[in-house]
Amino acid sequence: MHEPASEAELLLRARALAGRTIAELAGLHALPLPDEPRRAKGFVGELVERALDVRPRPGVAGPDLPRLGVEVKTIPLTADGRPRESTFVCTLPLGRIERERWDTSAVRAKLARVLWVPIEHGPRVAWAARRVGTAWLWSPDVDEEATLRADWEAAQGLVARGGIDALDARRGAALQVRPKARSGRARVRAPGEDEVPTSTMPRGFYLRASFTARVVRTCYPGGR
DNA sequence: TTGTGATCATCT
DNA sequence: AGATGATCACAA
Repeated sequence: MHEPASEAELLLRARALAGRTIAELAGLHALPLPDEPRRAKGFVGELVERALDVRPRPGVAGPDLPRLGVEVKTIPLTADGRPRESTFVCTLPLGRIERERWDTSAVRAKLARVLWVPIEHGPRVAWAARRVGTAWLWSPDVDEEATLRADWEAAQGLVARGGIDALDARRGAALQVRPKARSGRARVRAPGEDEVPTSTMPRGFYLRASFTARVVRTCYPGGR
């Protein structure tokens, strides 16, 4: 196997996964199922990347497939096609966010092209029996891009002005900022008031479920 | 410790 | 119930 060399190849591989359960995929790749799924939150995402032969690239920022400019994301969907969770995009570069611009941001690079891989999610299906759905490729349309940009620039501006303490998950129509850390005690440096750096918790950019719900409605091959 | 993959658990 | 803030595991 080799990494997908084109969007067509990537999509073909992803769609070949449709209908398989988590347990089946794990078996195909000789991966033991976690005893406690609650403690293996990234397992499904990593399993799908493995199944697509999309390899992790340590130390490299940007999309999972840099050559194609495509990011792979699993998304848990209920039977009626609603996302169960928000979607993590990337960490806030708090140490250098003052110098960031939307056009060259990691958020924009990652969301420019996304392969969404739906994962069945409901109270009646056991974790290991969840099935992969039909994947699709997406790019933000003009309105979505404008919304993402406005949210990103608002967050960037606030942090750059030393307002990290005022930045919570209630801001942002589509893109929000939430804690992203090993524990509540984790700390990183961020711009503070009067040029004095402050210490705060690490944050990440997330896509609100209301936003991805719209993406699903307009793009999911299964309709809905 | 930071970045990758996310979901958990509590609050409103 | 949906949203917010907190947390889990792993690699380098």
